[in-house]
Amino acid sequence: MKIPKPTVKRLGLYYRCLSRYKEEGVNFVSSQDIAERLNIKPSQVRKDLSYFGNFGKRGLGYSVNKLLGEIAFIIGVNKEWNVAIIGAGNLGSALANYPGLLKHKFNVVAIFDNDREKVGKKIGGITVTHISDLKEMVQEKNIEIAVIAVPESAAQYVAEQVEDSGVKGIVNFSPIKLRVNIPVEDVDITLSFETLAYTIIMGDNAFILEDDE
Amino acid sequence: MKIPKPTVKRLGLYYRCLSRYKEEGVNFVSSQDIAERLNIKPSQVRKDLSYFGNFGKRGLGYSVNKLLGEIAFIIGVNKEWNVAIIGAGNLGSALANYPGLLKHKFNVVAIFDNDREKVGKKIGGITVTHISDLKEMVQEKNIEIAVIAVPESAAQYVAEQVEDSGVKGIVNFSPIKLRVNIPVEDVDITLSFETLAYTIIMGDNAFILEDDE
DNA sequence: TAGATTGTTAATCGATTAACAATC
DNA sequence: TAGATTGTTAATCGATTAACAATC
Repeated sequence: MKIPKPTVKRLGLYYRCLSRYKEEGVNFVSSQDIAERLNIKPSQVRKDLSYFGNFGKRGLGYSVNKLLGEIAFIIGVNKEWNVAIIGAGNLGSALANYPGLLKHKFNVVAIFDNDREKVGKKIGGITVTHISDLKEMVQEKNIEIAVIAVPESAAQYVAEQVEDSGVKGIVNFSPIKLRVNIPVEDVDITLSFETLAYTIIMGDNAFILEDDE
Repeated sequence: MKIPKPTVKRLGLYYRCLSRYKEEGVNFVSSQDIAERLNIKPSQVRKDLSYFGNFGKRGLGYSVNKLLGEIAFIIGVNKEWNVAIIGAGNLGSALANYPGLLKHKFNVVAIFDNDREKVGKKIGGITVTHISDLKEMVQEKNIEIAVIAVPESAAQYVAEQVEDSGVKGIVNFSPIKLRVNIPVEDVDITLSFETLAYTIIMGDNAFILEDDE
């Protein structure tokens, strides 16, 4: 069965939402409860979950603990991922210390840069390695995910190095479309600002233009 | 006429793509050229542009300069935006120096934090201000966009302060759904990692599960 | 003119939502 | 049992794509 990409994205949101319910000591939640917190429709929650199994009890809702476990299994929360950050600039440094990654299953185990000045320095407890040692380190440290946080001009070249090194996927913070044969997840920060700007300009007419525009 | 949200997102991509063509000295491009670089279909490029006008010449394609101008007008590239960053941690600091914003139309003019230790220090040439002065600074510096780069636990509270201050839109780096009545653009870094992880796990069967799963 | 490429329509594809029988 | 809520179907909505007449 084909799982819609938006469903996969929402699985992560469900997981976080349920974690909060657990913290709050809630044992059972309905699709309505989840939907309200996430600003979506209850039928969407039920449909998303139904791709993977029957996790709820009619009349009762979902056991927070059970559903957490099921989703954890689906999105592979139990697995640990070793991550390399390429680019020891401001963004790369911030990501190396990013609590959202640290407290989850993503362990930053290496930082690379091509600047000999930066090599050997420590960022968030990790020594910066020269990019020429990428492949070696990937094998040695069993790195599966690479983060591209280098300037636009270097991004494609770096991506090819990464692909060649045996890394399995890329989180790409550069604004270009990478041409590689491994999965890439784009985080386009500038584009988010531009989209917001457009939305603000359009005001209440967001995404609506008059015929004569 | 209603403009699909994905179309708005792509407008920013077209703009960048055309900027590169201009740098390369190219004067005319076809929808096919653009589509190839962006890994989308030519008919999508044409359809997206057709929401806003007839910018091309049949048989010839689009004038790079003219189309750049048209898109700049649509997405409001000519307007300058004053941006405040809330949260002077690693991520906030990185964003204050982020080249992708600096070289575009987004000027970071203020950084806020609630930590008295940080207030008064300089980040990327900007002095950190205490969050209690938010409203005052927003008026004074004409700030229209706020970036939320604070811990999850503070995000909703900060968002309400931001809304109250008169800011027009939020770029939200926290992992929660903000409940405010101004436009919000979410940048969910952790979710991008999770989605990538899922895609890697699924391998060639990405987003496909067998019936018996 | 002949070749190329647009702008636009109609068909297809994919995702969301409402509705409701099943059932706890 | 009566009330609540699931799981699933079918309807709707929205976005992408192919196809092609218009035309540079």
